[in-house]
Amino acid sequence: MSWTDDRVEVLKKMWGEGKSASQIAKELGGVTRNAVIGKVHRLGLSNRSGGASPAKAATAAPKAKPAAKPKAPEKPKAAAPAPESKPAAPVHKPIGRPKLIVTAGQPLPPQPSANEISPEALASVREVEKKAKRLSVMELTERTCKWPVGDPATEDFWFCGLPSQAGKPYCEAHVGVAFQPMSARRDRRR
DNA sequence: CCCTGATTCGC
DNA sequence: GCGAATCAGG
Repeated sequence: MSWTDDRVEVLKKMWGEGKSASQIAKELGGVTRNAVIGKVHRLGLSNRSGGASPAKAATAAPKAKPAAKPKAPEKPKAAAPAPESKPAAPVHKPIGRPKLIVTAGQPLPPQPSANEISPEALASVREVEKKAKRLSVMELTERTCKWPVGDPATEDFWFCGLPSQAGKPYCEAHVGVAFQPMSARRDRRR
């Protein structure tokens, strides 16, 4: 496959719409997301701006020193908020309501401070339990939060089931309370 | 270990 | 110019 005029057009369009490189690649077919990204860069529209920014990134970067880490300029500020939305939530229907869940009403974003289980974390967990998908054991997959809720000895037991990022057994909120210690974790060599 | 884009470099 | 391999991050 080659970058014909109309294929480039599709690329430009979709990239402008904020589609991911893999999505574009899938749409076009015959190319990988790497190809798409490569093309995007060669076209000089790596910066997802319709043309506002000159994006004249002085890529005069010498390829002699691998030590150089100029880092991408990153998006400064997009006036157009990404309409991107993943309403993949099929809306669950509570078949059996387990008990009453009292809500404090104060979400309070996690605030790293104490190394103990912070009240914020606890609040966060309870908050999450409200939104939990309440999966049974068999409904759990590799990418669902396996945080148990309730008493296994009763019917009042289910797993969180919210999407876990990857590798981790829990969703973000539960990871937060599951792993308190450890903070140094930098660099990862292959 | 799913995904994202960014960069390099042989072709 | 192309894009796989790699890198760096979420």
